[in-house]
Formats: sequence, C-alpha cells, structure tokens
Amino acid sequence: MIVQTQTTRPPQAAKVADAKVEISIFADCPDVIGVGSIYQQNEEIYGEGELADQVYKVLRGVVRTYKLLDDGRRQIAAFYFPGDIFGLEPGENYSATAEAVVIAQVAVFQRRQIHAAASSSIEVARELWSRAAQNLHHAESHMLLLGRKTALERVEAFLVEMSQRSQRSGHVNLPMSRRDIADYLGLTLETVSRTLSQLQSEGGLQLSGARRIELRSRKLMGAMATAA
Amino acid sequence: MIVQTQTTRPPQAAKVADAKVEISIFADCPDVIGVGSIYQQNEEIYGEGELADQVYKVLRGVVRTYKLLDDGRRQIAAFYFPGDIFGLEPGENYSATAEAVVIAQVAVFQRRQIHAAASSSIEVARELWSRAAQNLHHAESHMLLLGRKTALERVEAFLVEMSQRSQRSGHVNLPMSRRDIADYLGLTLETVSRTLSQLQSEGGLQLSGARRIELRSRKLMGAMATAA
DNA sequence: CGGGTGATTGAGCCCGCTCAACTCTCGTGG
DNA sequence: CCACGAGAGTTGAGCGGGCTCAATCACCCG
Repeated sequence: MIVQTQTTRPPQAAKVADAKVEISIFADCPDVIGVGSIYQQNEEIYGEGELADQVYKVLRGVVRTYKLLDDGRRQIAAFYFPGDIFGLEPGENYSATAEAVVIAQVAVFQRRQIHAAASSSIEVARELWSRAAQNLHHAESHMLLLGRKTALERVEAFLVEMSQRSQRSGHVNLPMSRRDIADYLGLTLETVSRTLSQLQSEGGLQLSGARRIELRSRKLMGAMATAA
Repeated sequence: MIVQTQTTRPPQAAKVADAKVEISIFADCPDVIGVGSIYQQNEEIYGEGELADQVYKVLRGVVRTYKLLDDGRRQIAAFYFPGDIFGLEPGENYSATAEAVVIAQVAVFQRRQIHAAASSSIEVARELWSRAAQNLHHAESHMLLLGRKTALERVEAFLVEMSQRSQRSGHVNLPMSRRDIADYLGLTLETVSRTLSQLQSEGGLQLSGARRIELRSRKLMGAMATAA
C-alpha cells in the first residue's frame, strides 16, 4: 500500500473546508497524518478485515467501499464524495475494502482520537451514532434497489443519487467506470451501458462522453428543488 | 393499530432475560409500557416515516422490518429475534415498517429515555453507535447477497443465518412464510420453494413440514462450531 | 497516427419469473 | 371422528429480462 503524504497544505484544502458547514468533530480533531494523504486511482486505502485503526474524510476525489466473493463477484456498498467520512467503525476491523475511484485526497484520523473525543463529548458520541444510522438508511434503500428494482429503475435511481451529490443544474459528472456502476447496482456493465443508451434514445438524458451526462426528463431531476 | 398490554409478568419473560447476558442499557432502563406489548401475527408495530418516538426489544416471537415500492414490491431488511433491538433511530422518523412475523411480545422504551441515558453515560452512547454499526454490517453483507449471489447461494446463506440465530443441533425452525423468505432474499416464493426442494433432493437438508428443517450438509452448518 | 483501455452494440442463452394447477396442512364444525 | 374449506406450499410449463460471449467503436495518450 503506497501512501503519499502532503507536507504543505494545497490551495484546494481550504476551498473544500468552505464547501461544507462543519458541525463535525472532524473539523476540530487534528488529523495526525498531516493535511491529507493522496491515493492514486484504484489504489486500496484499507482492506476488509484489516485492523480499523484509522478513520478517513474525503477532501478531493471519490472513494468506493465494497465486498468481494471468492470468485471475484463484487458488490460496491457506497461511493464517498468530498466531505464524507468513511472507515468509521466501532468494532475492531473494517467491514469492507476501500479504494480510490479517482485520485483522491483524504484526511486521516486515528481511531483512538475519535474514541477519546466521543468519551469526553456527548455531542461527538451522538454524531458517531447519527453517521452510522445515515449509512444504515442508505444501505436499507439500496437493499430495496438490489432486491426488487428493474435494471431501468436502478440506473434511474443511480442518476438521481449522483445528481443530488453533484453540483446543481442537471449535469452529472460520473467519476466511476461502467463496471463500478454495475457493481454498485447489481447489474453487468453491458446492461448499464444499454440502459443509459436507451434513456438517451428516449430523450431522458444526453451523454456527452461516457462520463458526462445531461439530465433531460423531470423524473431524473429529483434533486433540482434543493438549494437553488 | 391494536396494542394489547400485558398487566402481569408472564413466566416466559424471566426465561428470555436469562437467555441473554445483559450488558445493555435496555436491561436497566425501565420500559414505560409495562412488561411488554403483544402484537398479533402480521400486525404493524410502526410504519415507515412515522415519528420514531419508541424503541423496541423482542421478548418472544419474531419481527420483520421492510420497505415497499408503490406497486407493492417489498424488501425485508431484517428479521429480529428475542433479545434483538429494533426501531432505534437517531433521526426523527422510522426508516422502515415493522411487523410481527408471528405473535410477538416486545418491550417498549421511550425514545427520550434512550437519549437521556445516552446523554448521561458514555457507555450507553457507545452502545447505540455499536448497535447501529452491527445493523450496518448486516446490511452490507445482505447487499452482497442481493446484488451478486445466485438463488441457491441466497437460500443457503439464509439457512446458515437462521441456524446461527436458532438454537443448536442443525434443526432450523422457520417462523416466517415462503413469501417472507423470498422478500428477504430478493427472490420469488416459488424460487425459494424450488431451491429448498432441490437442496432436499440433493441430501443437503430434510424438510419436516414446510417450516421445520434439518440441516444435513456440512456447508449449511457453518455455525455449528460456536458454543457447543 | 497508432495503441490501449473503456464503452457500446449485437446475438443468443439461461436463470429466475409468471401463471397455473395441484397438494398438504391444519383448524373448524357437523 | 371425519368432512370440509382456506391458506400455505409445491410443482410444472413457458417466457423474458438481464447475462454471456463477442465484435466494434470512441476516446485518450503517446
């Protein structure tokens, strides 16, 4: 595992901090590994089952967490975008593997710091619970998608989720490959590709390059009401 | 919603308490609705989106939580057995519906009591986080099942999970219907039934009545090593 | 302009679904 | 005690959505 540590604070770091109102302990809590580590595309950040001694916050880039079966079948549990926390475990070991989807800068915190902060502050302890519950809610919704939705519904739901997490205006920039999308949605990459083509031919969206999508239909723009 | 409140402590309650070593706040925290409410088979305990003002602990019976799509497609997120807590939300509303699978006795706690306990005790706050994370780990494993496993693998995993949660000896008693199993595994009830028949014909198990199963193959007895 | 990775598209198949008939179980009442 | 009915489970036949395998295309670097 290669970890490059930045020794000087890059200009982006301040910008990222601005972008999110910090009610979090992670705003105060100093990250011991400097301002952030950089992980290259597809580089592993931690592996499932490893000792969960660090907690991470995405500063730039995107991270995926996933589980594997013996024969290589993969299920991506979640994508993490700037501002998101991952690797936060009350137990001893990580329950999934984390990798950088694209080159990513992450803040690294020591597990014991988090625990210490939670021991001295009820607000922090409450926030840990709250974050775990948010992840659980996402997982419950995703189980409904994986267990009961059609390929078309899954891809539509994915586009809505990505557009909500991206900036505004109906333009979605997908940082991940078709294979990543497929492994997130429980489909094959061919089915994802076909479904996107189908949505384009029906006028629901416009692909401009495989990873840039302009949403056209009202249905795919569920998040447009938020924050004009 | 019909809630019958027991006014006298039934003999089973003490037995249930013995069955689980209580490190939990829920052992100390008095449940304000007496010793337990009884819910009839298929009776709703709370609905998705309702105000999450109560937390529940199963004393007897089994509970399911699930989400629905508009057209009735259902995904069961989890089954809760005696000793399990459900309905524990940091947010305002329940994220899924809860129903009794069979007639169930549950202890009922007020949300504000839990929050008060968490505010005065780090151990309690830590336990809330830990329970949420356990549920999240279960959900992550279930996403892998729903997104990537075959029907046979799903049914096998279900039997292993149920045998782990039941008592010992390779005998599994299924309290839920084939439809419940199917909605938990992301299959149809016919596929569940066919797969069980297939496992029986291959000698992996023996059905004695639809809801009583004797596990035969080593593969389906993953939990046998635990607690002789 | 050429090489390589990622994405798209096509053809055919198969696993799990749909629709339907039958069986089993169990409770209820004669 | 048996007859009956209703709900749950099983089994069968056929279909189809998404998968597999494969070829082609698009884009990005050099």
